[in-house]
Amino acid sequence: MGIQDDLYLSNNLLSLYAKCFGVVTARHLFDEMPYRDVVSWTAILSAHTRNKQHFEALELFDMMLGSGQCPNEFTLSSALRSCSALGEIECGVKIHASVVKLGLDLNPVLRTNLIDLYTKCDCTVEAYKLLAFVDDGDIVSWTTMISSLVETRKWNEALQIYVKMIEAGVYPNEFTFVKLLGMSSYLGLGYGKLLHAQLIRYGIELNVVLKTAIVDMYSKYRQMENAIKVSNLTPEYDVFLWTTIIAGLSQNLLVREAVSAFIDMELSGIVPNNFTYASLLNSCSSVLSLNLGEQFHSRVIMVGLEGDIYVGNALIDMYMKCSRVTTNAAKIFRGIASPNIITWTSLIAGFSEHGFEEVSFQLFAEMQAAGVQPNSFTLSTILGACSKMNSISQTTKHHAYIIKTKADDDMVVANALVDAYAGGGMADEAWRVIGMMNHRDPITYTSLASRLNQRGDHEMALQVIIHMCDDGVKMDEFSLASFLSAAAGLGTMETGKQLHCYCVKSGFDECNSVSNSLVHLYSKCGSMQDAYRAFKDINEPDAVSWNGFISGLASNGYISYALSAFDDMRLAGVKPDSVTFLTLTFACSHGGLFDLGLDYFHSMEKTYNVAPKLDHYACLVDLLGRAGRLEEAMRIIETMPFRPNSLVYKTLLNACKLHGNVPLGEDMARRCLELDPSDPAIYLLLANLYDNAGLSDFGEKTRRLMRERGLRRNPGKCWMEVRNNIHLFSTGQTSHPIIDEINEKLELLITKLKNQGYGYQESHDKLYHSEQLAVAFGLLSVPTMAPININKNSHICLHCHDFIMHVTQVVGREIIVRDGKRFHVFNNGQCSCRGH
DNA sequence: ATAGGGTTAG
Repeated sequence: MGIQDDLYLSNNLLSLYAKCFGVVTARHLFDEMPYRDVVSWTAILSAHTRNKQHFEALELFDMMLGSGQCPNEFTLSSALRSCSALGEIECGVKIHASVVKLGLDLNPVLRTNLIDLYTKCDCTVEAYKLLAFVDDGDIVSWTTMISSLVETRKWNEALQIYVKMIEAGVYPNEFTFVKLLGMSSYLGLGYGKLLHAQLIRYGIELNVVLKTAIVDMYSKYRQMENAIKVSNLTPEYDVFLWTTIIAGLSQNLLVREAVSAFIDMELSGIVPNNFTYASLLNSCSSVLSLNLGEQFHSRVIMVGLEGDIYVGNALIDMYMKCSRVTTNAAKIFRGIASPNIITWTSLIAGFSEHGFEEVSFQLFAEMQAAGVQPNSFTLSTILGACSKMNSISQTTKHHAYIIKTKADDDMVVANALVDAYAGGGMADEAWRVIGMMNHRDPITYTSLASRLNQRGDHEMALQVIIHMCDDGVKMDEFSLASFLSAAAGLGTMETGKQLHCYCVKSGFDECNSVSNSLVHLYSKCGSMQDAYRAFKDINEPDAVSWNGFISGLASNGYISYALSAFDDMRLAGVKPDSVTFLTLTFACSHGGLFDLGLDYFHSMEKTYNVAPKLDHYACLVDLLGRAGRLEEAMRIIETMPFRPNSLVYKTLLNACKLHGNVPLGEDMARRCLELDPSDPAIYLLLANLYDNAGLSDFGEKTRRLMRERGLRRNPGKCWMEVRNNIHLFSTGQTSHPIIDEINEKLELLITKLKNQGYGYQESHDKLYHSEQLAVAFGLLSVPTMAPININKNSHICLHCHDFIMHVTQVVGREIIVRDGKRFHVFNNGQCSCRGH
């Protein structure tokens, strides 16, 4: 046999090895070949490119040139594809030069490769030159360029090229539309429908790939009926199309339909694959159905996909979200041979969600030790854990890492950082991060405002509005909910009404998050008429809406209305949740309906399958305590399935004070102080207990002890709003005789209101409804202590960019101001306040 | 040897 025959045989063997035994085996053969020609080099090089080993492919290309072998068009094509994948523009340009030198520049395949290379490397102009050089209207080149632009997320440029293509008289085909449709999810439903209409007009036939792209587009816009309609247009179905349909149904929370599509798929003889099972598991976690998730898990085991990375990741997510324990997910994790970044992130997020933040931090370190680098998902998850723990030291530690790796360029990461700092009480640091960010979005400001709300700093939360407006960031339904909640926290009716106007004009009043906040706002301001009106305007009240309304009624003293609202809620078919029962128990406890409250408590698990948490037990203890059933309350504390916290003991201590049980009260105070020795409220409750029992010596002694330990009573504060000014009263200050007098009345009123079950927030000192106070005092001429203004730059009115001053009421789409004038808000958000 | 569809983590 001659050398030529030998080479021919070896080259064929090389291709066979690459195809059947993988690139490594083929490489061994290649390395041992005594003679190599251009076909041998090309075979091994293209095998590396196909296997995405682009770096090795380019190394081989260099070796080939070094050996003096001249490449052909096949070699150059593979090398160019590897350059494009690596973003190796310099190497690519050299290859382009060889293409021209070898006279191959008219080869359509190489031209397509070059267009792809230049487009992906941000050299759109070069790519376009190559494209425009051809005047015979090569649709493949045009489509390649559009495809590369879409893959590099340059949506607008892709659209522009599409328009130029049409102008050049080139007709798009099914390939072009598949890529364009992939982009429609970023351009909006309008564009998606436009593309659908265009492809019909161009007379393009629906193949299964194109059908899948259209189905996916409609699914992303929650148009599952259209998606199904399109998929039924032709009988051709494959595993891609079925998976797209199932994923669409899952993402739209149509779990029943997703499962039934899965059954149809199997009946039609198409075998589900790892992607299909990942989608199905995802729908189990989105509706928190452990039962369904376990069924799919067993199917996954049966078909041998348990170790698959996509399925495994989806299983971890499902078990973390649906199961009460972390063990199932941890077991799946151990079964995954090489966990990727998504695997680790799901695991870390799960542990954090289950309250094991420390474990999250450990796993974060383990992940890096295993050689997996965190991405923006991981970092925002880990910052979420910092934020949950309110741990400044952990936040700072991870912030340092983020700065080092320049990960704070990602807005999601920076937003998580803002959230973690604000959650840990470091508002200054949060503002500093905000100042360093290139761009900010509504989430940046919303998380800051809601964290400030959580910490009780509602004034600063409202100030966020001004910064947000100055920054040109529009308020959305979530930020509005936070700002309304700040206004509610302050009980400032006027600011709340301004925000209500903005909600109506921006159309966000249709969102449940906003309307729920409005109900909360008006309840907190003591105006149940307004709260009721806001509640009635909600199209489909969810459990949160009902909870807010019921809680508003209860905390304003309308106990029986609250309980009948609960009946309405059940009749409306809305399932009560854990907050509902907290509210009901609270209502009964404060309304003196002790037996009824016990009934609700017992029914929650039995009838409604809602497990009581520690807060529910605290409420139960309060209820029994107020009823004077102190022993029973004590037994609950001892037998409940949670370790009692200081609040539970304090609740019973308060009951002991009401019923004059000194020994039990002393016991409770002792247990409280073990858990929370720096809480002045414990001393004061105990002192009052002594006073009420006629043991004022002990009362004095307790107060003295408190002072000796460096503790002061938290000053009671309340606000009232008079003519757009906020007046602040504090029980701790004695700067002015009028204030002293008011404070005296305030103390009396506080006691009276509290005993009647009126709104009282332990955590935010003392906050009362301004309207009730105004009525009680008959005061409108109080010196202004601390006015809190959202100033006129807050751009509340969309039309005239100014406040509508002195709003008295918002009814539907009508805004009523103090002099009785009404402004109508039109659907486009403009209102009839021209010239205002 | 040139252009196309589905999935999992915040």
